[in-house]
Amino acid sequence: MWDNFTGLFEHLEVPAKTTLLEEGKISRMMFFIEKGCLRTWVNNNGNEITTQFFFEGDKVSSIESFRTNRPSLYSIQSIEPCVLQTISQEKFKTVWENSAEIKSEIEAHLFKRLVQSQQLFFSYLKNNPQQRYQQLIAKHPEIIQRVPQHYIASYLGITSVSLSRIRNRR
Amino acid sequence: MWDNFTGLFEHLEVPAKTTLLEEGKISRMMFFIEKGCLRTWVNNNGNEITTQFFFEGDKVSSIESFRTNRPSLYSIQSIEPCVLQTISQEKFKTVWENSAEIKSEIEAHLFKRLVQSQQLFFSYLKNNPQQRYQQLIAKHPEIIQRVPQHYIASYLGITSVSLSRIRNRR
DNA sequence: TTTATTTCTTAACAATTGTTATCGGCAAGA
DNA sequence: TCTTGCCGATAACAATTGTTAAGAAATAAA
Repeated sequence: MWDNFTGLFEHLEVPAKTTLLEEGKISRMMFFIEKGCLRTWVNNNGNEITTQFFFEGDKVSSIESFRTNRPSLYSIQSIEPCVLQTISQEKFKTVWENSAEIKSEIEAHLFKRLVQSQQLFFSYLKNNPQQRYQQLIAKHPEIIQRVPQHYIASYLGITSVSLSRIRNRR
Repeated sequence: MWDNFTGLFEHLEVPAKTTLLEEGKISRMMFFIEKGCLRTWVNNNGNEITTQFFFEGDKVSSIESFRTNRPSLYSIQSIEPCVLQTISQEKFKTVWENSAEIKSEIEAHLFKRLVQSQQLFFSYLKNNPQQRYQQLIAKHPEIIQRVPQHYIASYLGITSVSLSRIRNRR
């Protein structure tokens, strides 16, 4: 579906720990991950809290900021060295206006994220950190494998010390 | 904007603690609150966890279920006796198809809920229950005023005992 | 008004998590 | 190679929250 627009993309390679979008700035780029992994995180009094992980095949952007030109609520950063395809806001607009198919794909994507966001939220209300960690192992073992533990801890809403305790509990 | 469609609505009065939609069932109705308040909640091993509160002027439905005909992730229940306007899925479709204005209003509403859901989620990662309670007082004092405390406790992700302690701490 | 139901508070104890600090292992870079 | 920085484990103690239970207070129903 995106095949007609490959010319609009630019190739980008970045090392680990590269900031692709800074919290508070406006998102001008959307990223498609070919190789590597990214995370989004928010600043809490100088404390980094990771909110999401992305891997090969994922599209990543601060969608709210990208769409509305408002400051992003979070930063986007590479965890590993990455190979990305990028598209600018401007060129994306071309795609948006020339493909009803993609437009509705994006709408559906937005809707899906709303539901996911809600389910993630519910899992926070329903489960304690230990249960959330076990669910993460069950549903996304690739995260446990690839991502440094302290990122996972903040993603679970706990400290890395507490996560280490949970892992060695029994 | 909705004025042309008032004929499609039905008047409904319900006492307190009336279930308007049950978790797991498909949402066929959308509600507009004229008077009273509602809550949404999820079941967790027989434990009710409140996820949202709604007041006069709010539109309420399990939007995901209403749109996709999939089982609702949560129940909708009245907290106080309520006066509601209801519209069926079918009649809503008429509105949807005959008003581009409303269609885009709903899209915007969906987008807004995505962002809100995200912010609520971030506040869970960033703050402890005590901080969340204080923010709730600051941002939504009407909830504290009108809603029984144990609903608020589960909304904050804690037990009512713990909320009582937080309130009387100092 | 009296009774029943719901709501909130308090207490005691267990379990979990946060905080701070130290240490060892490992990998990237000089 | 050596150094530096990053990462995870552990310990000790403080603070918070969960659990269970009992009782007071407020509200609704009879």
